[in-house]
Amino acid sequence: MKKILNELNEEQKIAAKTVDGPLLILAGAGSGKTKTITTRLAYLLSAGIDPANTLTLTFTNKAANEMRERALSILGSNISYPPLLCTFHKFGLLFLKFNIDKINRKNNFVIIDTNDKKRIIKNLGCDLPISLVASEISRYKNSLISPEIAEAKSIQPNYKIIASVYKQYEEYIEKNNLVDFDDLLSLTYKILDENDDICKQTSDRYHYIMVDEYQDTNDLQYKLLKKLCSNHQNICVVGDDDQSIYGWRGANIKNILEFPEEFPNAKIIKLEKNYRSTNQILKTANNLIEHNRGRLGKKLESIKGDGKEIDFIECENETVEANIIGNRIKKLIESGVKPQNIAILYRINALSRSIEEGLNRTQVPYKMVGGVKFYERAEIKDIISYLRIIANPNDDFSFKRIINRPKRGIGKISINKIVKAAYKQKQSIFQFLDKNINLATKSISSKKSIVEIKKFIKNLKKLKKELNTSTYEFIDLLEETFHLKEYYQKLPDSIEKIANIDEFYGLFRDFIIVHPEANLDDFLNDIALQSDQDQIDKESISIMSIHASKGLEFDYLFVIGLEEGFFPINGDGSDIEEERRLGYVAITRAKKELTLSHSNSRFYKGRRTNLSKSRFLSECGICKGSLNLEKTTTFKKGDLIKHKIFGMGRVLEVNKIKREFKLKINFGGTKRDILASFVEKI
DNA sequence: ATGATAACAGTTTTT
DNA sequence: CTGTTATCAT
Repeated sequence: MKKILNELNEEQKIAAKTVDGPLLILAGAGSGKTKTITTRLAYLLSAGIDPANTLTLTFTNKAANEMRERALSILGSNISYPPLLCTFHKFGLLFLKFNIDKINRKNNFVIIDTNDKKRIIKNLGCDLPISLVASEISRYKNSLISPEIAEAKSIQPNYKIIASVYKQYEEYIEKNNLVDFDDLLSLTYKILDENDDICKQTSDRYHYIMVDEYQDTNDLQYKLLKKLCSNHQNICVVGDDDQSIYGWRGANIKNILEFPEEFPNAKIIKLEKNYRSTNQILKTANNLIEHNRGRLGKKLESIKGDGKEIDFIECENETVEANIIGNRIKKLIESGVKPQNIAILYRINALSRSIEEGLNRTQVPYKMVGGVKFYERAEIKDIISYLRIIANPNDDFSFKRIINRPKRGIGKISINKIVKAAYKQKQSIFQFLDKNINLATKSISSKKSIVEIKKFIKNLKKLKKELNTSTYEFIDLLEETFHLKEYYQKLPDSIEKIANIDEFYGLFRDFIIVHPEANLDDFLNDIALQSDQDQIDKESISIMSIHASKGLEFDYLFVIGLEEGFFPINGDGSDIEEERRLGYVAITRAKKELTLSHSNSRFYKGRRTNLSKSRFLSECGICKGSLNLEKTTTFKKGDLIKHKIFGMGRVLEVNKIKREFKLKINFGGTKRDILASFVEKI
């Protein structure tokens, strides 16, 4: 048992050995967090705790898989039962599969993703921006606010509308037995809250709970955890308040800041020894984060020595910036540095373009991490919809997606007619088209389309039958029957789409091989919560957003776009302390060398904008006195002004150039750029 | 029903 | 400038 803890330092050891009661492990960046909690899990099990009594929750499948692997490798093969180690959402899914009947719903529900959700909201007919409505509904659900309460609470007319859309949305997804990502948690909470017996039983079952990335939990996840540990208080949370970067998505940094108050007698252990970066890098990170007020306080110290000084590049524009960085990286690679140890980070994805162009010019191979998710691609979702329909023909939601894919001559109007007619008969679309095809033909305009639909229904039934007989060849049969690849062949970007489809077919076959006795439902459930785990390519450097870089590390790191307005972003809905934490996350990804870059101007949203240096540069001690925040101007867009030569005009734009402000002014139709000091307000 | 053009909006996105 | 969506001919 002692052996298990051998590789840990003193603090880590104490953390791993503290088994009972609430425990907060404040794990700074690069402090061996994963090692500590996987060892702790291994220690628990080796101390005789039944693996069935443990629950370890993470945010990503990637983290869950990595931790499982590491914990099991410490233990070797001598465990009786695999410990439950999964994402919050997967836990919700498992719980609902057993318990959703308590709220009178069937457990063959289908999980929808954010795009599905938006499509439903759109079809409900609502003039407000869809993403606003979707995120507000999400907010309500995560605050356990029902549509009725939302309606009652709303004062503004727009919020009345949102509340009513929320109500219709809930009715729709219940009717279609759908479950969105938020429901996986909110319905789980609801059942635990309304059924004391189930709550007690569940809490008893999971007697030792661990939570990774605790700083990213939201209010609902906090409440859920409270329920889960209500019978024992054996909750160990691991996180770093300085790395809380998902506040805009509902994560509540208070959960970690106030853990000691919320869980009385909590033990707190700080892991401040950093095994990743040089002291120069950590000093920079510490300098920056010390400007934040809302934090528990922590100072990282390197075991690696001082290292190289931070490099700062100031560029005229983004093209120069990209060329300089491209050339530097090229030299690094030529000197023997492996491309997978180099990365470029940016605050907003829009900055990737100029960098990509620069890397192409300087012939540096790169891979963009993040971007469009594999399972969110239209072609993949179409095939998943086919599989869902075959698994459950009454899944109207999926049916609507593929009824005209490939094109069968069924447009929006026909679909609406069919849906209404089916609804009248109290049947699913599939049942309606199958059993009442004569009635259905009234909804479809052309003869050709009717023939197509008949064929479609026949084929779906054929495949459903086939499902019971053979599984492995099933995917080939799907392709032979519906010719999906043929359809995508004709569409733009066909090569990429076909490659994706082939990859998906491969994943299906792999799943069948790994789980020979699993059925189609198991596969669909498995992939519903899966996002692709971007592999870091050995042959290429990585470029990605700072958010996408969390948890990763690189020997040579470049952070670009250190400009006010770009990083930090300032304006509506931006939080300067969270921006600073993003800076902290970015800097602490670097192991050996860190380069920060600034561009004096950028081409963005179709126009060139002049930019001043990010305040973060001066805050972390890179670039002293770079900030002129005191220096402001009273001119604003729309002001009437007078110029000695050009006369009266109206301000169109205010731009900051070094220490002056340049105004774009409309003088009776002629636009001119003029320094602010040459005009007077009137 | 479908494909072409106009109008519009553009921070980050673990499930 | 780009990618997405609404609208309008065909």
